[in-house]
Amino acid sequence: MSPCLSSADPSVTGSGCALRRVLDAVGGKWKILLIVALSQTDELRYGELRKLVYGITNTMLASSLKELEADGLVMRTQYAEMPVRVEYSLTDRARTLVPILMELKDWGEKNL
Amino acid sequence: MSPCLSSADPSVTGSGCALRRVLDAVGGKWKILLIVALSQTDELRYGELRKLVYGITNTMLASSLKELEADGLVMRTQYAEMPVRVEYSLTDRARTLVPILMELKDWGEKNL
DNA sequence: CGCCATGGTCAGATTTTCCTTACCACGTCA
DNA sequence: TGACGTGGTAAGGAAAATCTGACCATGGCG
Repeated sequence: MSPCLSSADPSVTGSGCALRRVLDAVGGKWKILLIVALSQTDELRYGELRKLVYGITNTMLASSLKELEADGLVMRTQYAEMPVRVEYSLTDRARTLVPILMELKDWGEKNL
Repeated sequence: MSPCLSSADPSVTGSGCALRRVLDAVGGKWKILLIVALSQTDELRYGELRKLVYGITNTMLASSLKELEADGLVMRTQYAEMPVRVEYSLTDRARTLVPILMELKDWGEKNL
């Protein structure tokens, strides 16, 4: 919908476009929380994530993880054990986002 | 809904709680874009904002501004002129958020 | 065989968000 | 008088996001 002009465009239409892409990728109720949860260790299992992120449902956990993986922010590794063990971890790209999310969290603690 | 434990709580339930508050305050499709638009000058009129933030509707502009004001992020000033002139500006509190949003934008440009 | 745990999927309902269209109040200018 | 510009509001509905509850495949264990 947005024309997405050059990133040199000073208007919010253009420079906001990168922001709109960010919001598309990590917006919504759960994705940022998932990224922060995953940032606290190397990897987490599906069930651990579900316990850690208070209130998330099965459906949202599965679909959010799938979208984060599609956007190259999360990696899924399945181990051939029984019962199946699946570990989720952040990609390097996502790890560069984490400090910014922490600033956001700090800002929220001080200002909201 | 979230119990919002102490901010020392290492789980996402607790430490994520500040993040959830941030998401409540500036989440959604338009608020971050509005803050960035407002960060580019001292103040902007209603009509200027509508032109600047590509695609926003009257309803969303008015309701987003109202909520941002209620959260202490935006200030509304009405001048006794004819026709009525209303200027919107960021509060100091919101201005401390802007650098973080810029980092988010830069991250999006490099990583999405 | 029947039950357990893990890591999900699916359909349908509900809730939240957002959009569309129309309209309003004010004073001013012609 | 009536049209105009500014800064909105209101009702209704569409669309998107999220939730609910049921269910499934796998193999191991008793």
